[in-house]
Amino acid sequence: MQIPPPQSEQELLDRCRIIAGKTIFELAHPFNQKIPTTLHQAKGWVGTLIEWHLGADSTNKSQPDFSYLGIELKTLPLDADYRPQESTYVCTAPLEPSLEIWRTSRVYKKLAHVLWVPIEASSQIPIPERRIGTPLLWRPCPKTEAILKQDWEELTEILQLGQIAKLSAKQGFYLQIRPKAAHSRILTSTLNEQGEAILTGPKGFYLRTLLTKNILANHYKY
DNA sequence: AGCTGATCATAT
DNA sequence: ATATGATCAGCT
Repeated sequence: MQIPPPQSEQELLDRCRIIAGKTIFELAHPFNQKIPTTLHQAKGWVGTLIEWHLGADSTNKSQPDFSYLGIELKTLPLDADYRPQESTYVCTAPLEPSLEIWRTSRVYKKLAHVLWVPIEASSQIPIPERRIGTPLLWRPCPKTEAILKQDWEELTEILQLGQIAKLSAKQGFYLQIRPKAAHSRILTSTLNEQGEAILTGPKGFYLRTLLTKNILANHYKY
């Protein structure tokens, strides 16, 4: 079973309407997928399943999931109160010298246009019974972008100055930097503040749930 | 209970 | 090792 990429935003939204309200059980069936009992060893499984249903074409590529539309797909795990329960991985953080500015950055490119797909993720709900919410096509408003830009510039400056030792996940209002690797023994080379080669774990940009909670609150008013 | 640091699978 | 897809789990 293969689904071609959507040719318009409307076609993408039409497909979203089809999966909204369905369970993981219903979505796994047409792809003959065995549903994992836990996501412990299948952390990206649900996201991949949604990609298949919506026709994402850039799986395993450094491009938006829907390359023709320039739209990035992100699942949004919801807790029992239907609020985001996990942060959202964006992309790797550059430990090498970079000429990026905000608008040319990988973070901006990823976040410029996102399809958020809310999914029930409370551990109280067995995986097959978890339901898909109504997906939301989103662009950062000017106020939100300004905050992301400031976060990105502060964090990027620290990295570019080689001050990785003073970097922690506590920095950043919406955007933060955390480890991103299979495990903590994986090391990559970078330069410290004195320009000396040192080893450090790979890092990634993540969105705090504060942002995704705000996005949902602003779009699903009652 | 929320957050930070650590970790899991797969493809290239 | 790096990219994709993310969640786990110990500590505060």
